[in-house]
Amino acid sequence: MARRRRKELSDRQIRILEVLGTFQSKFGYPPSIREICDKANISSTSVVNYYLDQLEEMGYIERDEGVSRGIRLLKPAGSLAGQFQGAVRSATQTAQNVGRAIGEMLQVPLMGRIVAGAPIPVPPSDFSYFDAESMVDVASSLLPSSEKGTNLFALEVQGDSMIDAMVYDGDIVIMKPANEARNGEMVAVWLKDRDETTLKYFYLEKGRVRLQPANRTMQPIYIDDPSIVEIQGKVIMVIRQVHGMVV
Amino acid sequence: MARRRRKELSDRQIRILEVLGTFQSKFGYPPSIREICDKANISSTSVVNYYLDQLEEMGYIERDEGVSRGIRLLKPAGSLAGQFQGAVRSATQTAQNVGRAIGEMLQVPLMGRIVAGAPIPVPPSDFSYFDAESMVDVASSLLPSSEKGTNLFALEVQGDSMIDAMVYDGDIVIMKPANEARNGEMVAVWLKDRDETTLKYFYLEKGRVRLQPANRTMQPIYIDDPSIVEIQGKVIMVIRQVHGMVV
DNA sequence: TAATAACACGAACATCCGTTCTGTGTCAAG
DNA sequence: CTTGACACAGAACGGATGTTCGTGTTATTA
Repeated sequence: MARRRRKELSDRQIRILEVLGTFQSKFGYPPSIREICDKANISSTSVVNYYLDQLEEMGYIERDEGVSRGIRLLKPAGSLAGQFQGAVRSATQTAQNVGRAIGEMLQVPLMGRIVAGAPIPVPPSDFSYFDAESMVDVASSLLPSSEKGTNLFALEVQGDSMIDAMVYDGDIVIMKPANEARNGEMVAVWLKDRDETTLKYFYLEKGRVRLQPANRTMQPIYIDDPSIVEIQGKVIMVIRQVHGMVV
Repeated sequence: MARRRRKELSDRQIRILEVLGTFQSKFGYPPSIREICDKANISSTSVVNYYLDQLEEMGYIERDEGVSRGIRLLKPAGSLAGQFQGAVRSATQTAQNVGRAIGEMLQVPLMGRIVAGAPIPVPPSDFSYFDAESMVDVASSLLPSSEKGTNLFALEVQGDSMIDAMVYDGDIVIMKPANEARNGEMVAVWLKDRDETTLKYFYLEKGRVRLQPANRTMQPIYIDDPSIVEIQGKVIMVIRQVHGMVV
């Protein structure tokens, strides 16, 4: 279990942690020791090195020996930004309590939109993610571990046509390329006879396909000919950024 | 003859961009030029430098002259976005993310569950993070910049009672503590007369409160006495992890 | 075919940067 | 007072790193 730690952080330790976070978010790379000197008003590199060793010992940061700017901030960033002692104290406790490295993040390419009237844009196998319009950052801790390796992609939902899948206009769906599905998985399917894309839970039952809306109050679709149902991908996650709604 | 074809990235340019992304997410800081040499199978530092200059010219990256590892990976869509496909513009806007500080993540405490029959557990002001059941990692690039500093918290939705807010059993809602709301914001409210928690879009109209379901097919609730409506927080984001559904 | 631009390589160089060593001052315990 | 742990400063060393230069190669163009 987590051991209780008596010691609190000194002013300079806190200052250095702040500098690490600020610098990283400002420049995109960690500061050098001499740059920490400047920002933290410390006149000697050895002193900064001295405290960096302490902070690593305490688990706040991780250092790569001999590597310039080889510092990783392990605690959640931004949380101890400029408040007073109390705020810093609780942030301190947080970091100690958490005590683990910040999780990895997956960058998922946003391939386009998903609409009812067209098949979804699926990345080709030789896809280089730099062709994507944009990237969506997803914490890999929120993904099933089995899906992390695969080439996920993201789509923005347009219109209310996916409403019976509990997916709304503006939502972002994280998808995994797939041509077939197991029963109970949510898939994006292209219904050839209707020229229509939809999100449904998939079931194959005695040669017949049942497409079940996530909204249980709605009725399923039954399709006798499975070849009409073209699976385009499995839905892994739905993200909705809620902003003001003008009605 | 059309000598000017569409700008495409060479193999080595793509490879270098991939290395930049991979290395950054793996080590937390950008690679040195020599490290790019290794990862991209290029034998000379000058070649890497040559391509880095090109990539900066094209707007894919940003370099800080003379500083080690002074490379920022920018988003690829930015520079060429104006030319084609206005169709995907809205998608780009919705999920627009960063450039700098790739890999920043917010750890949001999961405070408990939100159910219809009880007020939501809001973290007290002196909240120490010890009471949290666990943490939810959220990519800060997905959050509105105005909300990043505040003390967000997360709740897991239990039951289908929030279904008219397009929020489903098992969803995770990211919330911001609030006692009041502006028109059009989605809030968690405690209705005193009904002993009920619900998620709705909030409107105050001539002394009367209108609570609008996100699902536009459903009717709003009108409440003449605003004191009955107790706002408990604003909804910032909804995350749904889709897994197999057993029906 | 010749000329030119784009691509590639390796070496050399001046900084940048992490690390280490020495020294100074403070403060509390013995 | 002595001792030792601690905080801090400055300097110096060596490796890491960005930059530049000269040259060779390949592809494109006139």
